[in-house]
Amino acid sequence: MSNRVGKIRDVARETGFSVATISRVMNGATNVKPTTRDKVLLACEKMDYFPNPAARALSTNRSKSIAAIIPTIEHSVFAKYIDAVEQTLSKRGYSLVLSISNADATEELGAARKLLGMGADAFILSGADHSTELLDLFRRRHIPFVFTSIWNGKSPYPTIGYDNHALAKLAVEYLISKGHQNIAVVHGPLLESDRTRSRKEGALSAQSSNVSIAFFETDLSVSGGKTVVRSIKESGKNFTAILCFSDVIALGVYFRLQELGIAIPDDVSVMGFDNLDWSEFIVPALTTIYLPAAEMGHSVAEALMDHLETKEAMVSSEVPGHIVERQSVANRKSRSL
Amino acid sequence: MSNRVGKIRDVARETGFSVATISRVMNGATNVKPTTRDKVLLACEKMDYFPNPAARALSTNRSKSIAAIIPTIEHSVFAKYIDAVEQTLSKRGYSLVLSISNADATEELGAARKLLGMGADAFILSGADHSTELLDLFRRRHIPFVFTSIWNGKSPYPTIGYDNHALAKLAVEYLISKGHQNIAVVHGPLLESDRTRSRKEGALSAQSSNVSIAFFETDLSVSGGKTVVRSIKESGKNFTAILCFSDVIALGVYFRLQELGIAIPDDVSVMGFDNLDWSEFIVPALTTIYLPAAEMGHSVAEALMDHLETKEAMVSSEVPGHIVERQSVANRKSRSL
DNA sequence: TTGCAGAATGTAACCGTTTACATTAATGTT
DNA sequence: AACATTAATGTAAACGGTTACATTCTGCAA
Repeated sequence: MSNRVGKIRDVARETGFSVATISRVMNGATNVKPTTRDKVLLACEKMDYFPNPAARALSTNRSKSIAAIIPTIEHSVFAKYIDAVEQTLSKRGYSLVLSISNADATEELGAARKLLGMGADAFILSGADHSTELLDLFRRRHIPFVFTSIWNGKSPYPTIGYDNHALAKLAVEYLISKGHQNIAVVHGPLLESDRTRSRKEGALSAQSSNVSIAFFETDLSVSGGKTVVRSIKESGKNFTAILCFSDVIALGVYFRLQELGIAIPDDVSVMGFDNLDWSEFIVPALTTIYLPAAEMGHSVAEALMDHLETKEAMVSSEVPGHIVERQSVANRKSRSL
Repeated sequence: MSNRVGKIRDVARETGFSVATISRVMNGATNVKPTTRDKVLLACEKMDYFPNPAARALSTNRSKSIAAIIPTIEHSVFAKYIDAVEQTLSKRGYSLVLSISNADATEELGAARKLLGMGADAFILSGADHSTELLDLFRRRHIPFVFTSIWNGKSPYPTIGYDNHALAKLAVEYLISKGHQNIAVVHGPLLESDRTRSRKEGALSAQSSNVSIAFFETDLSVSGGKTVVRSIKESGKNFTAILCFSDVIALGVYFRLQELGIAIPDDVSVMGFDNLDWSEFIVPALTTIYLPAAEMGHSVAEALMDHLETKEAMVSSEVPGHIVERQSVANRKSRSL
């Protein structure tokens, strides 16, 4: 096979030490004489040697790689979160193996099988919708995993995420506190995402006798936001506020309202969800819900690495989000759409 | 070690065949009696067996994983491209190991070392700026790699990407053809990105005696686009068109012009670069350069897998981009800013 | 100087596959 | 029926590390 690159035995021969000593040096064992360590390191440098990862993995039963499966990478929230995961893993020498499920539990299962067959030490899953087969697989093989992007305080599985239900409720309550009693809520495809469903329920739970909430489903995209405005108008209800369960949708709504000459927030208030980078720069600046994507990625990575290294039970945790108040929501007096 | 999960020997014992036969079945060898194959497969299913990836990798000297190092994941173009890479790799059973270099050649080198120590079979690099040490490393260890996101027709290394120079030139020529003779070009940090530098040179190469081009550097973000407008105005030149080397910057420019009551394209034309999802929905729809991020990701992945499997030399290729003409560029008669 | 504890190093079994080569079974030919 | 082919399967040597356990050095106290 690859007989061109130096192996541990070559370094051993070169330095006159045994393979065990070389191995100790490579793994930072403490019981090695400093001069020995230096000689070995020097030889490694010179011979351009480093341990064969497969051999090492076979021996230790560890690959130092962690798999993340996300529904899509084309949404900033996931990108941010994956970015944080990678940077955190990297700092401790772990690698990120990434797979994209397109929000399909079957695809996810396939991806997990592939990643398992690739040697991932642990898994990071998004949301709560997963094939039971997948969970079985993890259980049977004792593969550590965490759920992210959700939090409901009562999952039997390790979970690190934000509470979609509570945050959506918070958003609606905020609008109500601003005097809005007729609210349109725009969300992405319910079928694809348990997080969206959870947000919808959260919004619903904030409803009281004197406020009415109507839901509109659309694509999770700027285009989706743009087109949904028509449905909202055609519904005939006089909404004073539009709550979008994604800043991206809100952006589309902005564009369409701009085309129609409807002013935000004077004519109608708009609220988003995510707090994407640009939401404070859009005109008017978007009031939205901050989702702690980066913190979540960081926590999840640390938690998993800690667990792998200490074998202590994984602890679940909620990563808090909050309202970011800006200029797109008017105080009660907004006229109707 | 992990003595809980079935090994190939267990399957051999269970079925009465030898480990070689089990291995053959697992690898889809053709010279296995169909009934044997079925029995083995059944046993694997029952025992929940699949080959240990590390052992397999050690034996075959292949991990079926490909590493990609990108400068950032928080830019849609990279996200799109990575998405395509992953989906393409997945289809053929390969995994994507992702690392983020933050556009820093040293970080990139570190990441590559880590990924090499993780067993990646091949590497995908972005752009042309890399530490020579990294390239040396690849050469010494005979690691296949490709450069992406660039194309200049004369790289000595395998490259699959688009020609930033030519596309920027195309953009400027387009503006000139629309009658613009005074063009502001806004770009992200030059130091961080050879692609940006290449675009700048491309723009410059389109300059002729009767057109003047001025360059403005800003952050590669909506915020950057928003703030750069001030510099453009303060320059005192009467630009009739603003060419942004990123749609994201163009979005910021839109927002700021909107605040200032400057109409696009009547008062000033704006052109982007990337053709992000929302650029056709923004008002007015953004004229921009289409970058074939997804095609590039697909090509790169296929090329690398083909190379790994056939050992034939990698072939470089240009993935073409083009202008997307929409409503943000006026035909010559635009007034000055 | 001897003895001994602790530090440093060495020996070799093991991790779970793949695969070249050897062997046996099945099929076809004359 | 004997033999030649080809198909199917088995045997055992890699692959390149890690690590439990054994052994050899040290330095220091007695």
